[in-house]
Amino acid sequence: MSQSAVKAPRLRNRRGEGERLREQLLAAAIQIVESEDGPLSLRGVARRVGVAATSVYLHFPDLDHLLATVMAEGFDRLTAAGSAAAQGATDPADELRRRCRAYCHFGLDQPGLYRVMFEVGLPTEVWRDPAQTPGRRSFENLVAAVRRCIEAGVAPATAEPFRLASLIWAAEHGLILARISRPTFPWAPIDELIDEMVNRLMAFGKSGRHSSK
Amino acid sequence: MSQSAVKAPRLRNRRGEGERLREQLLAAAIQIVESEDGPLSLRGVARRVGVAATSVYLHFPDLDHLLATVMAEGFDRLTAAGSAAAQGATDPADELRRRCRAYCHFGLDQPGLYRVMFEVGLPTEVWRDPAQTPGRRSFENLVAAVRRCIEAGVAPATAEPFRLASLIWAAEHGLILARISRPTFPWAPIDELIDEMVNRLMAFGKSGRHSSK
DNA sequence: TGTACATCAGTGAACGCGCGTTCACTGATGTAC
DNA sequence: TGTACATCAGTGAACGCGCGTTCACTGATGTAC
Repeated sequence: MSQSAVKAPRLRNRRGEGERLREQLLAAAIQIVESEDGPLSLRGVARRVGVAATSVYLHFPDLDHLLATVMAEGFDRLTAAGSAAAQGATDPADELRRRCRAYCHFGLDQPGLYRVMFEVGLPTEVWRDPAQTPGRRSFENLVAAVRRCIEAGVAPATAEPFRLASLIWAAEHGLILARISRPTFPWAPIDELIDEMVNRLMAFGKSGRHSSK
Repeated sequence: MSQSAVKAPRLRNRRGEGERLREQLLAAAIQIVESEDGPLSLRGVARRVGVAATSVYLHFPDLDHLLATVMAEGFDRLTAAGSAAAQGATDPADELRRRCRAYCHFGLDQPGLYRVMFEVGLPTEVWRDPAQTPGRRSFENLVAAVRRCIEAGVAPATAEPFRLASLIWAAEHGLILARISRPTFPWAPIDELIDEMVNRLMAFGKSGRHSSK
């Protein structure tokens, strides 16, 4: 198990399968970002895959585009996680809480990726579809979930879904990032905290749903 | 006004006043961090002050200690901003909202500094007083403000101040960072959003205090 | 069936840059005698 | 009052490193004839 053992020197892809390197580069980039030692570098990605640094240029015009691809992949996963969590919901309030828990767990389980998705300033032109800003789809799902709560009468009808969703999103975002950057703070269990936050922001729980003890 | 004009070449401090360079280095570091182009570098700080790179070592053992000093300065300012905002408060709920608005404005007005305060991972040993983790004082002020609301009967007595303060802090943090990282999102005016968030989390506003239109 | 050739999937050396850090140093200035 | 000396407030050259990016290249493999 010595680190100096012969590293199988990676056989090059067969003709017509050059795109596989792209996937490997993307996967390596996500792993590096997730390991959180230092910023993502083109050479680091190539090193991890076992390929010459210049080979990255075969699939990405520069580092920014690689990063943009990492972010896009992250948002795809985030949206999928939200939809999966909503599956078993019993009512709109339950669905909303499930979505929020899924969102927070996504961020807390993959803090490196989450930080890249939100903290990296990227030139706008790099985004694949300018109309579809990153995470927009995920946010729209949240707005819809909030709206269903209001329409179902679970939450007061005075609130605007979009505005309320903004608050919830910001709160989730803060819960995640605060936990990441202050891991020694005496945080309450995350799921409790999320549920309480959603219940309070939505004015749920007046029905005695969550016990105060 | 040409950039190539003679730069007054900075006269060295007089004997006994060597500590002034320390202040200049700290101020320059904050400016650089605030300008948000690239990460803070020792050479960049020295360049801005107009001093040799090695001169930084006269006052800081390495870059991490300089960064830690920047963070400490940031938290001092943050705490001061909270206290100042609390001055003119008419009641506990008003004070809490004032504190929260001050917190958010601090972050939004100085995003570079705020990010350094929370997003930079720094070895723990660097912290000047290990018992006094960064921002702890500011957070305790928040807990106290929440407690006063509960004791004054403005908020339900069922809530734990510490836990509620955690939620409020996370929410503020999220509002700030979400705005910073998504400046093109159609955010509602920040003060409205903060007040609404605090009112909902604290279960204020049942008195019809904030209009829904 | 044989062979020339185009394409594919990369490689390897080299560049210039900014970085943190080291080391020995310099020149002004206050102080002891 | 004069002078030697210690201290203070820095300087400047040099190091090795990892980085993004360029350029010309290589060797295997499929395909056209």
